[in-house]
Amino acid sequence: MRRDVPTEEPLDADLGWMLGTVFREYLRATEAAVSELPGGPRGYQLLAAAVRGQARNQGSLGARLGIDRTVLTYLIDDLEAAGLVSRRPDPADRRSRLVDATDVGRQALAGYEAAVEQAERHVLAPLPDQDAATFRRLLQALACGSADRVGTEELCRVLEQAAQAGA
Amino acid sequence: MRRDVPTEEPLDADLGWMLGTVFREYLRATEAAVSELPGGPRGYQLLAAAVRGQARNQGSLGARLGIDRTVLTYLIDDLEAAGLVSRRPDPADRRSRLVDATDVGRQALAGYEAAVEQAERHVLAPLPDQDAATFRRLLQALACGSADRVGTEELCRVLEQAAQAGA
DNA sequence: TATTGTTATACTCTATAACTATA
DNA sequence: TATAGTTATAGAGTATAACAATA
Repeated sequence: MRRDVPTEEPLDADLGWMLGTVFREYLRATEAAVSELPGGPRGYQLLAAAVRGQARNQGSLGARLGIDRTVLTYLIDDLEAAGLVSRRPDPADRRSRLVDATDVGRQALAGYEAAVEQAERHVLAPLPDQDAATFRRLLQALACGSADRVGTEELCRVLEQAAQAGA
Repeated sequence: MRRDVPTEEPLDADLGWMLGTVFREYLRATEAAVSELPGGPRGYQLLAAAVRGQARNQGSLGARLGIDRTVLTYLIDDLEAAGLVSRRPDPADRRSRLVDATDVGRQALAGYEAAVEQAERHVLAPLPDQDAATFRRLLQALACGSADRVGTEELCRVLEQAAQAGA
């Protein structure tokens, strides 16, 4: 019960503070890069999900990005108005709407990707390359583990296979 | 210029999505634990900073926690009304106010710490213990590197020394 | 009856601007 | 003149509730 020498938990291993700080830095770094995109970093992630086919209907998109469905409607409205994505009824369940990236959307994403990657490198800059790669790998496992609990299981299974194929 | 086989960057290594997903999971896991605290997870982090003496004046607190000073005023008001922290003018610069934790605040934090630690373990659960420790170490380096850019350098220097002493 | 998405409304959270007091 | 903090107000962002269409 000694409390004077915290060896296990150093002064500032507060996970919440660390995650919040790094996440804010990421937002700060990307905001400038994607400021022209409707919805900023969030719009970028939505567009990326659409281009990469990680988006099916709006419900799964909201679950993946942590966006309420009522908010998502407006965000997609804006991206659709900009000609970046399009909505169409799911033939299998016409209540649901599939969100597809347009050709314009694909080109736009390609244009932003380099800037976003540079922002990511900026965030990871404090780590040597090998540590940065390790961090990405562990973070990915955590994100997929978390997503599991919210109901995005399939996505991460797909990506596990892709990672194996890539490595 | 081949674009068809993305080996380096697997399908879902999007740093922003991973960080956001894990951070949201952290908030979800802690919100219940600290819901009685004014300001929720944010109030917890402020109280923790005060108890651990990582808080000097309100400006540095805001920088550390990523909170605007106008928002911080209300948050501290609430914590002070609950008797958890107190404000006093800095003798060295009476424009500035030092934020101290009260005895009640210390006891309250101690009471919440176990629940928050459990929430942290929940977030890190997808990783084996050794990987979780590695993740914390790398994340800490990133957070301190990020904080450097916003002007919280001293904090992280202190904690580097503490980590060396602890290890 | 339950679910997907939309709309309108209300609420919360955040930032802008103006002010006080110190330096 | 510049800075730390406070206050008031406006703005952005978010969620709640009611609705339409489909299952």
